[in-house]
Amino acid sequence: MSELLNFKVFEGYSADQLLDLCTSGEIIVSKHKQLLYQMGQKADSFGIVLSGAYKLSRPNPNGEDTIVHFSTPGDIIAAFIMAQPSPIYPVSSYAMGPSRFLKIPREVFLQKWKSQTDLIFKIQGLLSTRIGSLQTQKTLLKAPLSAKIAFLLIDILNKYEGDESTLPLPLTRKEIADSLGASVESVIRIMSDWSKKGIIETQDQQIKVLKLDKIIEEMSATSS
Amino acid sequence: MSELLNFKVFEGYSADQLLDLCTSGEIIVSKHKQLLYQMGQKADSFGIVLSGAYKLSRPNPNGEDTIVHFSTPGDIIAAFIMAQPSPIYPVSSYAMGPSRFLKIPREVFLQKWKSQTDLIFKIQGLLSTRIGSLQTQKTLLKAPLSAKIAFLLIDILNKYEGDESTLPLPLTRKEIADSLGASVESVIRIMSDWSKKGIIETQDQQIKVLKLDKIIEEMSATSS
DNA sequence: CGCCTCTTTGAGCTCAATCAAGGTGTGTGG
DNA sequence: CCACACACCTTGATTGAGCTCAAAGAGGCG
Repeated sequence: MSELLNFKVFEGYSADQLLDLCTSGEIIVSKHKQLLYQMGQKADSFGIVLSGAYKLSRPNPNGEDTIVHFSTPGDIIAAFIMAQPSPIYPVSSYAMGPSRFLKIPREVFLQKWKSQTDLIFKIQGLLSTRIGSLQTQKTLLKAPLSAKIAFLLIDILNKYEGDESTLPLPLTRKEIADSLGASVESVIRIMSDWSKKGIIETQDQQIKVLKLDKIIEEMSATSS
Repeated sequence: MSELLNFKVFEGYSADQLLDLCTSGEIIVSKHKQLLYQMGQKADSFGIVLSGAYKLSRPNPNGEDTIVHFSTPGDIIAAFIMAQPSPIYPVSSYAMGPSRFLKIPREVFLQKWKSQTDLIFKIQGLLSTRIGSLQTQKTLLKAPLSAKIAFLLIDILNKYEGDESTLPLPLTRKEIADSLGASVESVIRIMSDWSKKGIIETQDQQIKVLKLDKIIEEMSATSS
């Protein structure tokens, strides 16, 4: 459980303090595609992604799911709605590959977390990052699809602490499409092209970026 | 100054307490299009929109500005970055029509606001609304442009306390386009159509929604 | 071994972008 | 006070990026 100490949110906390914060905490082990939280349900717990990843999604007008966020280890899910009078999960969360999640009851938040000013601001920092990312995506609305894919890959890579070039989560083309509001086919066409050019490599839904500079170029380039 | 008491964020606060929170506060009167905060600059103050409106924008890869948020009275600008070590404004803010803004130094936030747990969570509530709105916009990515415009108008109307049907801010077609990542011409085509059908009415950049139900229909309708 | 998910490729079509041109109102400097 | 620039709105014609539809191969799993 001391793996928590590594996460930025808990910087400056001792093991004892953490233990107290995680009172009644329970480790949830999820299988690929398993539902963690259902949108619309009463939110009586929140928690932290320990390993693997979860995707947060909401249905669009066609009934398909749009992915609004990828939560990787260290990310806190649903904490910022805990302070509301009777919170409801605003999105659904599904595991991407085998994942683990430390689930903490809402009462613990209200009793122990709420008063930790520093912690609250750390969480607010995460939120702020998320808004930033959503805003950047908005500025890319008029950019070609290739730029959007490029940004998404880099955004996920950046979140990952180490500077590995392999994305830390299994990501299907469909998920990329659902996250960008594009069609699977279009995503495939662009990424196949990149594969041929040796810019990326895919094995078993593990995407590896070989030439980061080329991808960045892709974001601004007008040409093919 | 007691106009602050009406805003939801300050629910439950007495006039005296507010006066203390707003120590060293200064009322900024902005003219149309005037810059309030410049993206990238050191953030040494934050504040509350008193009247009028401000648009928050960021440049897109083409150098044009994309509007990421419309701030109406009661909205708090830049508060959630105040707790960061050396904050930088993440977006630029421009007045939309004559507006007033209560500007408060960062030190006051650190000294007086930060410790007011309730207040912090009220602000987090605003943030959370903003994320929700950005996420909804993301789910509309694949929807036709008319649905996006319809949602934008309704979103702005909803924020407005009273159930007036006139948008509380001067909104040009260009601004709508910049907010949705669309072209001005396309926005005009759709809105002209609505005007002809008597669904909306525009006078001097004041948009009035006459048939709310028709607009909502527009969001789901497949037909014209 | 049939079913399901994921990936791939091709063909055709459509929505909205772009380009072009013109109209109106407002502020501004000569 | 006029003319000129500028911001905003409008309409039409053309074009293209990306969507839809269709068909098929490749694992993986019960």
